[in-house]
Amino acid sequence: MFLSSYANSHQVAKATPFKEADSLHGLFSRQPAEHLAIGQSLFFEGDETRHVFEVVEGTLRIFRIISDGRRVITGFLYAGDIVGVSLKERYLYSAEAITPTKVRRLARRAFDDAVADSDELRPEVFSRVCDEMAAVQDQLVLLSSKTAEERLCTFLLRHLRRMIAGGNRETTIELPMTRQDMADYLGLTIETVSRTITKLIGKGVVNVTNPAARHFIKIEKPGMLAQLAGDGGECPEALHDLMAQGDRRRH
Amino acid sequence: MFLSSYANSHQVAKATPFKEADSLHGLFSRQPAEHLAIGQSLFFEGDETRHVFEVVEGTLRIFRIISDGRRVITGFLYAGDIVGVSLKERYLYSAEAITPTKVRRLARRAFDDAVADSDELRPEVFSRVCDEMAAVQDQLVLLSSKTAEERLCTFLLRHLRRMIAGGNRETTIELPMTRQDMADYLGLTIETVSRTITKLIGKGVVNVTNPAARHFIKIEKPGMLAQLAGDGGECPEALHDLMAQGDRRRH
DNA sequence: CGCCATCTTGATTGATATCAAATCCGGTGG
DNA sequence: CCACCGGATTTGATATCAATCAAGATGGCG
Repeated sequence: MFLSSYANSHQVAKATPFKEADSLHGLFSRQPAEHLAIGQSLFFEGDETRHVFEVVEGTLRIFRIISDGRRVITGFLYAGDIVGVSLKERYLYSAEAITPTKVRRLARRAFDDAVADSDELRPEVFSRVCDEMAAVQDQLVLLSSKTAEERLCTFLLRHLRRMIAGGNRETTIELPMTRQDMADYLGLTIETVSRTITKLIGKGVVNVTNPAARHFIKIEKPGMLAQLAGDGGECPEALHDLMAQGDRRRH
Repeated sequence: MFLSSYANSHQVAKATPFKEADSLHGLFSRQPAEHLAIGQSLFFEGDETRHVFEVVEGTLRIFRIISDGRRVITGFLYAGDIVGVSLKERYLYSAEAITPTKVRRLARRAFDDAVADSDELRPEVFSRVCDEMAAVQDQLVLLSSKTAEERLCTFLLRHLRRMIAGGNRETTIELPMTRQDMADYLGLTIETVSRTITKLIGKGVVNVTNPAARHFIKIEKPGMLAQLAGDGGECPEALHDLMAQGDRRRH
């Protein structure tokens, strides 16, 4: 599966002078960069997992095509992410570039050996696997119980946080994916995504300043966005109420 | 997170004469068994992850309570499963016994050290983490794109497969969880779960033989169940159509 | 025997999908 | 430079599946 870099990626990204085996980023740094054009595939669902990849630049979508032809996007990959670790013999999804993308690859075997040998790498891999697992959990909660508006707000909020974690003080986020991608990721239709964004603009929560760039969204009211996302920041807040039973509401 | 044992668990379970560190099961085997009554909690979301657990007997639900009070069940734990591995400092969910349950625990630290030291344990942990990731992926697809009937059928089918994988030739599966649990796991309401099961009985796909035991469901037509589950067996079948674009349907 | 939790069934509503048609925008070629 | 084309997006009208609201039915258990 893919591994989100979170805060890590940025620190690591700056620190190229690492000894190769000291970090996952270092491990990939000597590999040649490969370029993917928009729409180009990195690998397909069902392919043998011969390589592990580091995304150097750009964004990819990872998805499965289900029997009726629909597409389910299970995640996006951003610069600093690593993909292909928590998989056995076959990829469980396809990966496709959304923007011009640069990646580095490592043979599966070489990667596994390096990680097995290094006391520095193992915790880093572990940490990323945990982050990835946590992200999938959150997505599971989103899909199983959130409304269209909550899903959109959660999605925007995650982007805003990624931005802030990356040290960027901007409140304009870039959404490199299309509305269709967002729909397939959030378990909605493209029409519902569009309508919901329109509604959020109407509420003054977000704004699309430059009409030429629907892929740039200004977050006008981050606090309200968090409210509408419908959970105390993707985390439990009023927890540990010692199992407040018998109060289970709708759904 | 929790780790499904799949086929592994059964082989391992028989082989108690292993040297302790040879298998995960062996690693736990010297720990005293602890008993949980129905409804009793093993740990709570937000607690520090001080222990890793092996489920020896029984079934647990793992879940999160979201801000509006609803409960999202993110998985179930069965005999042979291990829980608490792919987590950092805090549990991301609570775990609660659905049936009388027996578990063994290991201090987090002891577990990590044992795994770090053993060339036999590491692949086993890796394998289980991969299985878990695959399971969450499948759940994600289920929640993002399946109808109520497809969800129920998928759920029943998984139980049937677990049974078959366990060497049991029966086609009557036990569902130790309540209808509410199933609803919270499948992203439905209890009414929809109930209605959908009634409909499946009407179609002759399944049957509840003993009225006294709604928790035992006989699968009358496994083939049809798989059809209704709405995917070529939780796996892609007509894959690799070289990206049959521009045919994306509803949702 | 009768309470109580669990489950089932029925009637209605509502959010979102579906179907359909504009609108917008970048790119292309005249 | 401007008209046209096609993909992406938005907007509108309607349909539908599952949620909600509301009773019953069932079975375990004291």
